[in-house]
Amino acid sequence: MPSEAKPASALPASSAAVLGVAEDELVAALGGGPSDAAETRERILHLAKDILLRRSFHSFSYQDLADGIGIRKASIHYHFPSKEDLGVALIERIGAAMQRFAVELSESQRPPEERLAAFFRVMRGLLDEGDKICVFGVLGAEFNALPPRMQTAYAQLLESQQKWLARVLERGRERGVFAFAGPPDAEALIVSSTVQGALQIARASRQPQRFDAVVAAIESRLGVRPAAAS
Amino acid sequence: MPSEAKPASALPASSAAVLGVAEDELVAALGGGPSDAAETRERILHLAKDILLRRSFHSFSYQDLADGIGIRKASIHYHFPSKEDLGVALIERIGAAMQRFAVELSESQRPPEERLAAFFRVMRGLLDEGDKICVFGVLGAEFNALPPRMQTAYAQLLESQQKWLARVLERGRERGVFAFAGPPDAEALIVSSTVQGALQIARASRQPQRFDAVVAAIESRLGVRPAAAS
DNA sequence: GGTAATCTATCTACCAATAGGTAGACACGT
DNA sequence: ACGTGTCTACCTATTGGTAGATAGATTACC
Repeated sequence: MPSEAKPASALPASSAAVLGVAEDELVAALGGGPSDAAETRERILHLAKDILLRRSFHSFSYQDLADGIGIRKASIHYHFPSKEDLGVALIERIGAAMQRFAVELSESQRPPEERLAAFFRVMRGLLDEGDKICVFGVLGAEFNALPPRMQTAYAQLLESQQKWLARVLERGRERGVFAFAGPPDAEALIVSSTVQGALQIARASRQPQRFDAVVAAIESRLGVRPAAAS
Repeated sequence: MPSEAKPASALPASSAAVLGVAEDELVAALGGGPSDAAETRERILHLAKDILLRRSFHSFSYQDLADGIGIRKASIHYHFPSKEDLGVALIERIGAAMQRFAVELSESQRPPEERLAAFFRVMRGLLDEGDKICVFGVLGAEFNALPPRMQTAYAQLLESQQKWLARVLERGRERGVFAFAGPPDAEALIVSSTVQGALQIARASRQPQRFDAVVAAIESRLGVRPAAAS
């Protein structure tokens, strides 16, 4: 029997990783003690997402996760038989976080311009939080090398994000706070493309402010009023 | 937009994998027989770039290259001792191709709007050519997992691309064919971010036309005149 | 209530395949 | 005789993954 005195390195309370949002709360809600047991699955997903957004899917192994959590590799296979399973769960989890994010904004009845701003803020947060970029950027780049079920999960998530964004833009235009010409989904595509690329460039050049500059440009193009907190 | 019958020295648009341009010619020029010897190095780089843009850096191995070329793994190590060496050479090679691309446009005295169009065409070509995306997108996503020398090589290449783009935009504005507000390098950043993200999204969603839509939007925002073939 | 069976989650100890990489022999043209 | 480029043959570490033991709960049954 090895030392069962597990130090149980507590979950890093920092990351609000979005498109990842709100999971700290989840973890926190599961009870105080960081090594509360039963939450291994959560810990795995949490760490895996962290590494994923930092380094990409093919750049981490089960061993990395095991080491990071203080558990044996086989235990991770117990929760996620194959890496593809883990990957799919990861995407789904991020999808759920996006969902929560959207619902939260919706329930608090934020106006479109605030929703968009929140979206940008969350994205920007990834950079600060530890050199991360958004899922779409990470997995989009290695898309062809992804296991099949991850590809479909990715594609689904992508579409739902596009839909959400398009909806926000559309409502904004209706209310007169955004101005753009074509159909909302075309605009959504442009906005998300730009954000995704900007994250990558900002990170690689180690100039996060480049992301801010791009966001500012998007906002000005959309004719977003300087966001006076109404 | 694609296939505009350009007279004279038409700009390479097809397999001129950019940002990768002109290497087919190179290979072809080396003589017919695939195993012409001495050009193994070229063959390796060619294939490696191909796989890189399709699947990412961590998704291919020396064995893959060996198999694809019909050579032994050790022979590849002869030309590129470590994978990092290969990666750096790959980035430099792509940089050289970018350079040639720029010089070509410059020597044939293409106007800015044509240079920009050529840039878009080359990017778009990647998608058709085999589900590729641009280097910046591929490596930008796994940036943190890249060996150190590749990171710096990447950053350098990125800056030089940004400079080129900014220059094109600036000249275009001076000539009155582009219209945008801020400094040219800010605009260049936006354009390249957008293109980079759009490539990824278009590929993952298997809707290459999405890329075209984004390009059209960029062009219209820049006030590019419908690009009447001069 | 007490015992047995079952379930859950972890562990140790493997596995075959593959990763990147090395050593040294051999062929070949100069 | 030498340099170049390729080969065979190997190495070590790591990959994703599996088998089976075990400990601690929970449930089933008498």
